[in-house]
Amino acid sequence: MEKRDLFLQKKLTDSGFRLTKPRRSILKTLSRTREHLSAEDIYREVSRDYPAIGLTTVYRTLELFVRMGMVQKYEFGDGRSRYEIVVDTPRDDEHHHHLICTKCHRVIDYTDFIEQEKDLLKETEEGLSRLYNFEIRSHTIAFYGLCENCR
Amino acid sequence: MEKRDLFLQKKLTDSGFRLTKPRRSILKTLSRTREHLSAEDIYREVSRDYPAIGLTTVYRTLELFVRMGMVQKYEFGDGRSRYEIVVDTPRDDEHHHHLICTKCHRVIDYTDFIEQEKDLLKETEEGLSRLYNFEIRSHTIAFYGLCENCR
DNA sequence: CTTGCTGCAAAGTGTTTGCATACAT
DNA sequence: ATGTATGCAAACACTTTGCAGCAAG
Repeated sequence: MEKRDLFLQKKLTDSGFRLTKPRRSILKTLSRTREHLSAEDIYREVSRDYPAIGLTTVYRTLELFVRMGMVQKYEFGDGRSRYEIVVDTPRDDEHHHHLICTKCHRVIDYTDFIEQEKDLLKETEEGLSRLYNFEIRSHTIAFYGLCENCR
Repeated sequence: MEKRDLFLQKKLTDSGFRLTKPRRSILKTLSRTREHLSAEDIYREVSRDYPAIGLTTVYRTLELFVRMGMVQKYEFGDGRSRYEIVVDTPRDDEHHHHLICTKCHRVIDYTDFIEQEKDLLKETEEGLSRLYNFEIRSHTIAFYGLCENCR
């Protein structure tokens, strides 16, 4: 976890970006959790060890991280964006998809069935790239429905 | 196409909702296109044959249609919601997924590879339902990347 | 030192709500 | 006639932008 932080910090500085307190803290917050944090969530969390933080900075930092490929931005349908750190090790065995409750907007990560999905997705990806002359960078699979509390 | 409209109109009245000019017109607009329309798009389109329409009504109508399962709402990541009519015939051979350009936000429907996906998805769906006690209603698969114009 | 980064305030954008009027049934 | 549906204006929630000061390198 700390190792990943250092790796990502280096990625930043290597690209000529400055390593500031807000950036470090936002990275740490994202790194520490498996949840799908909104900008507001992150703002609140970072505020604890760095009260001077501004929401604007959170947005700008997240935008930077997304551009750097360090963070993935999601829209789950409740009007605010969610952010998750990208686990981008050689063997990406933490790749996952989402299960979203349309009522309470809870989001569950699942990694089950990923193996079976992998081959199919790879094939599909290649096919689509060729067919539509598209450069595919990422994909999402999401199942929508009612979670156990809401059904 | 017209047949589908009548079917959906009946679905509305059967549920006790009134068949009004805005609703008919919005339905027609959604039905006529294969595109992913935003509320604004629909508003503009409907304005042509019904200039008195208000954006509010468009939103409220879409919300109703979504609740009725007649329309599917998507978030593709450009900040505005998109709406597509649900083709909900017994054999849902028009089911499709999306290819989204992260730069120009173009969205391409694809139906290729759907057959292969179908079995896997069905299995996954069943597995997830059981595992997480989730009642799955729908799913989306989206590939993100750069379209031929933007790459 | 220099220039990128930050925080504040203000503006922007898409969507929702309150309310009086209009209209489908 | 009755109550749902509409349209307007205003409110909202999230995100972005402009700008002067701050601090990382």
